[in-house]
Amino acid sequence: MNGTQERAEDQDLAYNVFAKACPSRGTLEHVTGRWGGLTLGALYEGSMRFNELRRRVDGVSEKMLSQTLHALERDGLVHREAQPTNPPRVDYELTPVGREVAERLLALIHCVEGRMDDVLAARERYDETRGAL
Amino acid sequence: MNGTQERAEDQDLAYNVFAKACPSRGTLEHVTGRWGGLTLGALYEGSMRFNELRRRVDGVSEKMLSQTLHALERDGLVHREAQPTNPPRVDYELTPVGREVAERLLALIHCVEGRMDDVLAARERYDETRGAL
DNA sequence: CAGCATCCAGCTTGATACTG
DNA sequence: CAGTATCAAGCTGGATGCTG
Repeated sequence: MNGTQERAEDQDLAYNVFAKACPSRGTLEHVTGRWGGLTLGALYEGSMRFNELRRRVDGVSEKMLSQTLHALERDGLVHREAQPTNPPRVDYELTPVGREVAERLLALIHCVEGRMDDVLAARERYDETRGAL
Repeated sequence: MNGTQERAEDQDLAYNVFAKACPSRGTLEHVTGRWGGLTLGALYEGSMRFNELRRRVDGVSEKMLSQTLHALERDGLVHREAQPTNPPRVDYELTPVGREVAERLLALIHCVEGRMDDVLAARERYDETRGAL
């Protein structure tokens, strides 16, 4: 009924995640990836140091956090502020664009968290009817 | 300044994605995963059949789409309506909860798409200064 | 059309060890 | 503290072939 209608908005946009080759797909994956989302979410609470982030994002390894941070910095979502002191101190914070993205991301996260009771209930029903077959 | 303040909201919520063991983390991954997000986004445009979805979500394989759909159905975000006709016809559509989640997700997607020029510019700057070193 | 089962390459990830 | 380097293991995902 409205497929072609709504699809029209794709034409208006310069970028379209639905297209395999669109660069927005890559960035979306950095943002929504396993650690990208949590990192942005954590940083939304304020500037943080490397090991602070590591503690906040439960389960992330040093390597993955480092990698995630590099990708987000490259995309201009996170700013890295290194002080050449000893011991070194490096602070990470969201850029204005990063903040915008993080806001939407947190809205999504909170939405999911807020619906988990429904989700868990749905899962039980699903597993039940499946187990019965 | 506001770390502990804002962190307080974690206590209020029954679920918290930042905790490694929280089930919301898994659901968030279904939603934001490589194909989950695009599938929900496509379904937001309206009910679709399996192969319709496959064409819409550029690049997804049969296996991955099937897998993704199962996860989303189990989480109660997508409803599967199978008609026992021949040839078989199966329609997928968002549930009310799925629709809510998809809305937030699309807000995020459109935000990223809308900021791609900034992202791409940031990348160039990043690669330049890095390549120079 | 709408899928499931299997095989397998390769990318992702986590441990571990090391550097400045 | 803030990372980088390396390696093995495991999971992801694509190709193929088959079913109802």
